[in-house]
Amino acid sequence: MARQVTISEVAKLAGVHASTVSRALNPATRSLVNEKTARRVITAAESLNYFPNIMARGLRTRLSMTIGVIIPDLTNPIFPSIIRGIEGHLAPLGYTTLLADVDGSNALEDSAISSLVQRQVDGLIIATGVEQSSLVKTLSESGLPVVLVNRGASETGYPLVTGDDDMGIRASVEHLHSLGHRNMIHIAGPQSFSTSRGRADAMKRACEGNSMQLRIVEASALTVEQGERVTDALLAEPNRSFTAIQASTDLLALGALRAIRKFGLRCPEDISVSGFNDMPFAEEFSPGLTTVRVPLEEIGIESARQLMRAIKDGPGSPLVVTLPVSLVVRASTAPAST
Amino acid sequence: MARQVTISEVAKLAGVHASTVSRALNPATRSLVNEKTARRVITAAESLNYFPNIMARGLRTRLSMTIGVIIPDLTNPIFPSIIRGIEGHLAPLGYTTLLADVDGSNALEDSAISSLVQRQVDGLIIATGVEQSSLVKTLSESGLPVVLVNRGASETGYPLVTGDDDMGIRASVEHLHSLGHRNMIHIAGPQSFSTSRGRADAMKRACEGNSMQLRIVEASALTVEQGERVTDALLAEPNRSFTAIQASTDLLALGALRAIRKFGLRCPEDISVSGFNDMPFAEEFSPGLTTVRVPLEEIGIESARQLMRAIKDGPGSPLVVTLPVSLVVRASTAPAST
DNA sequence: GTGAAAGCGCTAACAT
DNA sequence: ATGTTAGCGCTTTCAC
Repeated sequence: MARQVTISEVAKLAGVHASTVSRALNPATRSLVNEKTARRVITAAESLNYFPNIMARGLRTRLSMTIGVIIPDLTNPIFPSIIRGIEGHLAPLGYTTLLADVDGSNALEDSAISSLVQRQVDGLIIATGVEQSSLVKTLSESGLPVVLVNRGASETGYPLVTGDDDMGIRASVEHLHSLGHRNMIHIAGPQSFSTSRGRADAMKRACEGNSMQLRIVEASALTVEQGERVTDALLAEPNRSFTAIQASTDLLALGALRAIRKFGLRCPEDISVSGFNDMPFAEEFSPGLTTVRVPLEEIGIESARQLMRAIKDGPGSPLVVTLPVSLVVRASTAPAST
Repeated sequence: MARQVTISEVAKLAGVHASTVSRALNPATRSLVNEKTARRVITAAESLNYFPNIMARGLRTRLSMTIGVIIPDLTNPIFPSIIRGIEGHLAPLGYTTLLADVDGSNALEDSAISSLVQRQVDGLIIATGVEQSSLVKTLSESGLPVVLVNRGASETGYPLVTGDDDMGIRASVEHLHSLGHRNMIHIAGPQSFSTSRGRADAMKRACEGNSMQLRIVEASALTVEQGERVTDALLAEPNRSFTAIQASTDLLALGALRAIRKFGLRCPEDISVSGFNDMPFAEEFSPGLTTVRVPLEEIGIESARQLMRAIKDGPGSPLVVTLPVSLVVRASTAPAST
């Protein structure tokens, strides 16, 4: 750590006591000190290139002005947008975010949580869908404000911010229905994720409502590879009867696209494919992916807002904030081949 | 901040003095304390769910075990991979990364740097190509270890980790040459980025060496939109003579692809396009993008490694670490149309 | 091998 | 309006 200019050096230069420097430099207490003195202090601080030591301050104020963000996988393109929303909302408030990418591992998640807690974060935004982590219990006992994003662990008692999966799935299924599709596949994500479960359930309801045939297959991870794998299996079966695929995420849809191409079939002529999330560049794929646009950055912003509220007002009721989504029709869906 | 179990509560429960707890819990000093006592302390700590307060410790040790990472834009898909490399290397060493996304703004970058410095980061990895930020001068005076990634600001005296742009451009140009292309466009990025300049220079050299005609156009930002805009302008000109485009980044190449499509031309039949970086999903685009694969995660790892070295050994010579890259040929390049 | 005491840089009571 | 004092939780001499 670099040699640090301390508050007392500034005090000496300005010819005042350290506490006066502290007051002069803190906007909230600036009014307590004589304006001329304040100006002198500020000049001194600038000339010395003084940066207050936030750790020392935090030790005193019991506020770190830091919040922790835990995500399962930074390379999943939905998370950067969410993070951007969080940072964009928090930075102007003076908060800095400590980011932990836990790479989908439970063990890493535990160590990330404890590392963040040790660093005295003032709150935590968790996007991993923690369900059974033992630390979470500890966490909730500790009273540290937590907001869940995107994936909600059941019964944690924390606020959850998420897109409206039900609405998105319904819009997509209706779109497919209007194109004449009557028999479809849902590629679900791992059922340990609440999002995957929610979307699969929404599929069942939507297909019943539209009297469409539905078959659900489950991918073991939310990756292109797993989407490809399950679609491979589907296409290898004799007598294919489905004409459309609704994937639980764009990544899975992308895998389906790959498999379809590999089998010498065409999308959308032979099979329509629809995704979920509208990840960046979904439009550039081949073909451009019809998908449900989830307001990722908004979700980030809203979760930051919820966290600020929880920090200020203490734990409220564990409300669920659901943001509206919209269908984006592109080239991967077309009338059902008859 | 949550009510915190302190070291003295652990000490009381274990029936020892706080300093003994400190020694017992720190692996480096554990040997100083009686094994049985240590065990008792550890049990007590666990039962109380004790987490050491890293800020308090840092105040004493002058080590925050935190490093700051400044990137220009999280939603640019090359950065998550780099960050992942950094975190992957640092987390096992006990370091946590404080991430600041400065959204391409110089003002934000300054405030991010000062926010990180205030938080006593032990070092900084900067991927924004800081050139004239006044804070950087201050920074280098302060002696805080810094490593530059990807984009090197000229003459900063900091180590730089980057991919081998020259090698990548050469490989791509030679590939295009062997396909019969003799007249090409380089879509350069903003010339304020050293990477953009370096790749443009490499283009000049490579084209001279292969006696290819080259024209360089400059995009005002590294985005799909700007790539599309400059390509639009190119295609609107009468008597197009080029048959291939080498973009400075994949995002720019993607924009070119869009423009080509919009003008009713085909890639690669009419125009070949090659990118740079091999961003995630470059393979899924339409057509799959020929590009230069840059070992992004490796770059992150190496920059973390360099930073650790600088933290341990003090500033070394400001070496430049250049990692090899490779050409990935996909569907966007084909023989020149005659 | 363990305890006592001091102090990291800061802010918040309290005093003046 | 400013100075004094104490203490946040921890580690680190220095004693014993």
